[in-house]
This record gives sequence, structure tokens and C-alpha cells, in this order.
Amino acid sequence: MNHEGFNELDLTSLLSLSFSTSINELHDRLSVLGFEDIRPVHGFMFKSIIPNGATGIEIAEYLGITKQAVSKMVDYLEQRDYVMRKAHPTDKRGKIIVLTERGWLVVNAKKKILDEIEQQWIKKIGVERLQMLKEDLSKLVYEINEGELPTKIRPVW
Amino acid sequence: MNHEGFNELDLTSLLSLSFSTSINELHDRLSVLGFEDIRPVHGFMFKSIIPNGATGIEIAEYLGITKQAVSKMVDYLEQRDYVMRKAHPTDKRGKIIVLTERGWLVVNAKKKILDEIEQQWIKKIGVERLQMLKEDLSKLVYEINEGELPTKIRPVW
DNA sequence: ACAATGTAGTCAATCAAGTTGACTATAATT
DNA sequence: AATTATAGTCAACTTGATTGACTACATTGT
Repeated sequence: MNHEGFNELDLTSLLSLSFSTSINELHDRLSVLGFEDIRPVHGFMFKSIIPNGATGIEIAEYLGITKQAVSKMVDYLEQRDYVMRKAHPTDKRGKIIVLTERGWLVVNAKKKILDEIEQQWIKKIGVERLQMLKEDLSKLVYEINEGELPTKIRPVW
Repeated sequence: MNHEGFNELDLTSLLSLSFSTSINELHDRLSVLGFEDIRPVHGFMFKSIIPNGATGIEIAEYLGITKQAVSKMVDYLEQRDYVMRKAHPTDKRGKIIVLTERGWLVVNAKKKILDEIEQQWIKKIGVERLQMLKEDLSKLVYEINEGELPTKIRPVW
């Protein structure tokens, strides 16, 4: 088998490895804090809930999965006290998913860890280069998807 | 629901979106060429097979999945004429997975498309910035994983 | 106003891609 | 030569998604 060096890696592989590296570090550290039942997709879901809650369908669109899958995910997270279903204020069919106190603990922990990971990266490549990297990636994602988030935020493997 | 702008995105989300964007484009284009039965993971598997074949266990380690999962994946790809199992030259227990002609077609198409995606990105941010981006990502992945590929190349979702 | 159509959420069945465990054949170790 | 380890496959199971069917409520058009 061939083990190519990092230099010959194409951009896509590089992005995959970078993403894996950072998301793995994040969730390893969340585990240590007692949030071992939280998966990456839950973190993305929390982003769509913040700050004022979201309906199941909104979350489903954001994550690029079905509303039924969201419903199961909410069951899972509700059982573990990360989120709650509240009645929708105007639509009696609807429900609003909101974070519980414990849900906020995860979100805040996540934010802190991500900041620390970013600091770690700054130590490696410097603050200017990291700033450039973020700008360039934002620009690419933004322009290639024409201002929209990719419909499939989820990396399909 | 909150739809934050790209500027406020943390690095991890940005990497996730960049990866999704490029891998989706790659596989959309592979579909058009008639390779709609090829998933991202197969592309990564091909990388571990090139150029001289690999055993199931080598592939399993590279992809961070079990040898049983690899075996099933090889069944799938062998049925569709992308790979072949060959006898191992020295170990009668072992088999070597190699690309078929059709397998090489995918690999070459993939390479071409990835190059084109990279050119597209160069148009957006310039060749110097893309070079920096690749250098920085390589450096980060390399240093944070201490010279090893992450054991889990696969983005766990 | 109300009939027809559309939408939010859930339940159930199914599917896809992975896992663990058991096994066979062969290789390596002592 | 006997023991232990390894490569690969088969089978059963798990997980996280899907599609389809349904209920309750909302929206639209006459």
C-alpha cells in the first residue's frame, strides 16, 4: 500500500483530514466533560436551534435530513435532557425545539473548546495566516454555493 | 431559526462546509460520467489501493473501519467491476485488492475533476492564497496528528 | 363559511453501512 | 510439532438514516 506524504494530498483530502482532526479533538474533549453522548451532528443541530429555538422542519432543512430523522434525534436528546419540545406559540401543529440548561452547557463548552483549538492553530501558523485561511474558506464556500449554505451540510461518506 | 453569516462561522464548521462543498461537486460530476455508484469512501479506498494494490487489512486501517466492512465494500465494488481480488503472492491466506480498468477510469476522472475544482478555487482567491491554504492545512494536520494520518480519516457524524 | 388542499409532527417498516463474534485456512513462534 | 497469531469471510445485530401512512391543524379558493 502507498502512504503518500501530506504534500501530495489534494485539496479535498486535506479538507477532510482537517475537518476530522478538529471535530475529533472537539468531541474527545466534550467526552471528558461528560458529554460523551453528543455526536457532531448534534452540535450542528444546536447551531440551528440557537438562540430562540427552531421547528423540526427548520432543523431538518438545515441538516439536510428528513423531519422523521430529526424527530428521532430530538427524542434522543430530550431523553438525555439536552433539548425540550415546547408548544409553538401560533401554530398548534408545530413544536419549538429549545435548549435546556444542560444543552446550553454543551454549547458553551463547545464554543470554548473551539476557541482553544483555534488558538492552538494560531500557534502553529500565526494569527495572520489563520485569518487568511478563514477568509479564503468563507469566500470559497460562499461563492461556490452562491450565498446559500450547501443543502447537504452533512459530509456523506 | 438563526441563519448566521459565513463570517461568524467557526473554523470547524468552515472546514466541514468546505469539505462538503468540494466532495459534493466531485461526486456530482462523477455521477454525470456514469459513476453514480461510487461514494466518497470508495475514492479514499482507491487511494489506498494505488498503485500496486493493498490487502483488506491495510485498507481497513487506512479507512478506520473493520476488515469485515472492507470485505463487504470490496464485494460491492467487485460486482460493479471497479476492483478485483487477486491471490497474494506470498501469503496464501491473503488477497490483494487491485483496480480494474474501470477502476482506473474513475481514479483518472477523479484526478481531473479535483484539478479543475482547484483551478476554480484559484480563480476565486488566487494561486498564492490557494498555495498558502494548502500549506497551512497540511502543516496543521501533520503537526496536530504528529506526523501520522488521523486514525479516523472518516468524518464521524 | 366551508370544502379542498397543504403542512407539522409522529409511528411503523425498511434500508444501508457499519459493528461484533464465530469460523476456516494459513503463517509465525516456541 | 504444537501453539498461537493473522487474513479473510459468513452471519447476526446495531445504528442512523429512509419512505410511507396517518392525525391534527392551517391555508386557500370559491
